[in-house]
Amino acid sequence: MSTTPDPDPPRRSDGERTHAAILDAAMAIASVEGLGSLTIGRLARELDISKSGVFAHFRSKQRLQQETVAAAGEVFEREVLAPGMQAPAGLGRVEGLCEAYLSYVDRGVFPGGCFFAQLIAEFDATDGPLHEAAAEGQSDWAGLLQTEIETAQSQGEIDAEVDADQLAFELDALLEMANFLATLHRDPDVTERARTAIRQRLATAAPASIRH
Amino acid sequence: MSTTPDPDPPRRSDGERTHAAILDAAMAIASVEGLGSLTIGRLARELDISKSGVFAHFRSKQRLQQETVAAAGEVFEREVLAPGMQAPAGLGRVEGLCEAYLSYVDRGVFPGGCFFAQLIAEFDATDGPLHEAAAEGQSDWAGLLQTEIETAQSQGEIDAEVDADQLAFELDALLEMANFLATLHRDPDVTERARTAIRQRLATAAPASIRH
DNA sequence: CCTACCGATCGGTAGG
DNA sequence: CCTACCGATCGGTAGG
Repeated sequence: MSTTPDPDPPRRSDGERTHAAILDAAMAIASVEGLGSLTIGRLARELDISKSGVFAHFRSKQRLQQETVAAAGEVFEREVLAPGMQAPAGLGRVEGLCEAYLSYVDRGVFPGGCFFAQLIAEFDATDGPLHEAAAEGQSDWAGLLQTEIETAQSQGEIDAEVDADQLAFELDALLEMANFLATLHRDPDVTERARTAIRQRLATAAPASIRH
Repeated sequence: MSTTPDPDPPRRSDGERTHAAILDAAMAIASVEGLGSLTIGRLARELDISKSGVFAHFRSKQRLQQETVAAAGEVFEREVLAPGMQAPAGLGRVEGLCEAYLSYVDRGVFPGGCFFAQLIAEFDATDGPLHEAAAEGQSDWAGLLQTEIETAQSQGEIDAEVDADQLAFELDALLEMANFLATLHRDPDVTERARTAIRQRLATAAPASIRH
């Protein structure tokens, strides 16, 4: 009979729980209003602790922003990448990743829509670490789609003539537009429009031998 | 012999020129960093006038924001809608409007990319007049594309079976993604990727009788 | 985690 | 258009 505590979930000190609560609130604010609207004073008010109490956890606003982006990355991995990657490599995974993204939009995982779409729009035209984070996140996601498209081509599920990079761009455009318009118009049907477009676009990319 | 001054361009008082100069700077700041980063003090510094000198032109920050959006709307009309509408109604105008938008992105009319794409991303998840302005701008633009698609259908240039609303969504997704990625990656080739996708998408939508 | 503070900047006002 | 202000809030520090 060991007294080792159940390892899952791990015990968290008060400080760790507060730290996580701050980041949760920070992600919500940033997804709705942007990281620029994230202030230490506002987090303090929402969580009912002092400003310097919040500050002590990060010691600079820059680190607060960086940790918020990193925390959002973990959410994206858990809520989009993990379920999407369950599908078998190739065409199924292309479809699985698209559906996982649209489901994440539909479920309202972030109250302001996709955190990273917000990050890209906010920092696309700036310089600095947040621009780099946005560019990297976008490249990683588009690269993942492209890789799975190429696997699908090698498996004969997508025509070998298709430009994988181009197709990834087109799918990503549909996904991101669905995210923005679903949020803007508060219209859950928009993701269905993206599903229709993606289905049709992938049908067009089917190998010539089975297209008719 | 009249002494009426040349009506074009209209004479502007010093006050009117300052007002216009403030709005030009405001549009540039907002396209790069968002309307939330627009402050009266910053405009005063950039234009080397006093804070209250800037303030006197608008009398509230809200009005400054509203006038900035209105001024950007005039730029969009002049730089996108006017050239795009030169094309004949129907398919030509669908293509013309898409090309006018991509050219506007390529020319860097706003230093931070499309002002309204920025506006949508910044205020999609909020409430208030700026959210309404973003939603209205988006609906107007998508509606214009849809109307021209329907005209093209009535003229036999696009298949009657095509869902015009759906096609407008897809074209808009490609245009907006090109805007964001061209800005994010500072890569002018992205708009060419959108042109390729639009060409291919419109070819798919051609009437069944001439598709093969 | 707290109180108490700093200089800078915010939107806005008074009065010219 | 200006100077001179206002209260509120910003990020950050000192010292506990």
